[in-house]
Amino acid sequence: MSENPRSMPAKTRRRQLIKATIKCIAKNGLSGTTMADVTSKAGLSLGIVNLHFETKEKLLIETLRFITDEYRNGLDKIFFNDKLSVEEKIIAHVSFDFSRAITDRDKLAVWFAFWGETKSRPTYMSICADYIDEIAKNLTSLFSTLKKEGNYTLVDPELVCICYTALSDGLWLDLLLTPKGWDADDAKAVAMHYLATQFPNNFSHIR
Amino acid sequence: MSENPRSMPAKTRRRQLIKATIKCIAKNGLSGTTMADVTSKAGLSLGIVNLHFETKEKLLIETLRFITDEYRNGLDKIFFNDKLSVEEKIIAHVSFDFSRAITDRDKLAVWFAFWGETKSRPTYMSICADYIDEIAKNLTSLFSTLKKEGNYTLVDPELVCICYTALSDGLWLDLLLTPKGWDADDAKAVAMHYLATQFPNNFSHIR
DNA sequence: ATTATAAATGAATAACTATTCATTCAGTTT
DNA sequence: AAACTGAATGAATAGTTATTCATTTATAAT
Repeated sequence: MSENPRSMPAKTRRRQLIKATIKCIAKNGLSGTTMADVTSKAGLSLGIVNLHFETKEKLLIETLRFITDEYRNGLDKIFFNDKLSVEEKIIAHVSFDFSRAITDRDKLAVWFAFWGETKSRPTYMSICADYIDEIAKNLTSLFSTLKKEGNYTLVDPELVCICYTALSDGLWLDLLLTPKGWDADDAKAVAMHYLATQFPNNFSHIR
Repeated sequence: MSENPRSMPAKTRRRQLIKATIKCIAKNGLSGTTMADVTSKAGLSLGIVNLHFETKEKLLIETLRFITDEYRNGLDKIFFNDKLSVEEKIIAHVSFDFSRAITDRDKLAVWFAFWGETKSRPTYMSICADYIDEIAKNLTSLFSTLKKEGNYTLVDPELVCICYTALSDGLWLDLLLTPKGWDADDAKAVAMHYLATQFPNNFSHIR
C-alpha cells in the first residue's frame, strides 16, 4: 500500500476516488455502485467519500464531469490547433472520437449510465448542454469551410454535423454492447465511410 | 375504478403492470422505480407484483421483453409482407423506426435505461442478441437486393446496415435527450438523408 | 345457498446502504 | 519532544425498499 500514504493532497484523493467510481459504474451501474464498493476499490475507508464529496450523488456528478471535461478538452485542442488544415482537423476529430481514451469501455459505460438514468438527466443536461452545443457549432463550421474549399455545392453542413454526431453516439453504443469481433477501428471506418459520402475527394480510401 | 374489478385474467393484470412500469422507468429510471411506485400507478396493491412476476427483477425483464417484442414484430410484418417492393420495405422500415409507437419517449427511456445498466446487460443481451442479429440479416439482404436491382455497384450492403443501425440508435438517443425543437420526423429525415447517399435513385427527395 | 377456488391486499419483516461522527493516526510546528 | 492540525477510519445510525404471508374479497362450482 505504498500507493496510499495516510495523508494526501485533496485533489489526488478526489481523482483516486473518481477513477474507482468509473470502474464501479462500469461493473455495477449507477445505482449498483455503493460507497463500500468505491472506497474498497480505491483501497480507502468507507467514510472518505463523504469527507471529499459530501454525498454519493455529488461523487457521481463529479465523475461525469471528469469524463465530460476530458472529451471537451480533447476536441478543443484539435479545433484551435492553427497548424492543422480543415481536412486534418476533421480527421483528427474522428480519430479522437474513436481513440483508446474515448472508447475505453469503462468510460463509455459511464456515459450511457447517465443517459439511461432519468433521475440524473436534468443534472446531466445542465452539465453538458453548453459544450454539446459548442462542439456542434465548431464541427458544423469545419464542414462548412470544407464545403467551400472543396466546391461541394450540395452538402448541408448542419445536417452532416447532426448525422455524424448521431452516428458516433450509435457506434459508441455498439462498442459498449457488442462483446467481441468489433473494435474502435471498425467503428471509425464506419464513421469515415459516412464522411466520404459527403466529401468524397477528401475522405475516400482513408483507413 | 371500474377499470379495476377485483379479479382479472392474469395476462391483463401483467400487461397493466408492465404499462405502469414503463411509465415509472421513464420518470425515475430503472433503480428509482419502486414496487410502491409501479403498483400505485397501476392502482393496485403493493403485493401484486410478487403475485404476478415473483420479483422486481423479473418484472423489469418482462417489461424489456414487451418493448423488444413490439419492435421485432413490427419489423417482421414489413419484412415478410409480399406485397411490398424492396424499396417500399426499406421505406417502411425507416418509417417504423421513427413512428409514434417506437419513438414514444417513455419507451425510448426504457431501452436506454437497460443499455445504461450494466448489471442487467448479460440478461439483456441474451434477450436481444438473437433478434438483433435477425434484423441485421434481413436489413442487409434488403440492401443487397436493392444494390442488384438498382445497379449500385459500389454499395457495401453490410456496411450500410451497420451504419444505418448505429445512426438510428444515435437518433433515438437525441430524441430522448433533446428537450424541444426536434422531433421524430426530423430524425427520420436524417436517416433518409443517409440512405439517399447510398441509393440516390430511390431515396432522394423523399420527405 | 353453501362451499371451494383463486385473486388481491397491505401490515410486518428482512436486507441493504448512505450518512454521521467520535476516535485514531501521521505529519508539522513550536 | 510536546502539542497541534487535519486527514482518515469504521462502528453505529437512520432511512429506504423488496419480499412475505395471513387475511380478505370476488367469482365459480355444487
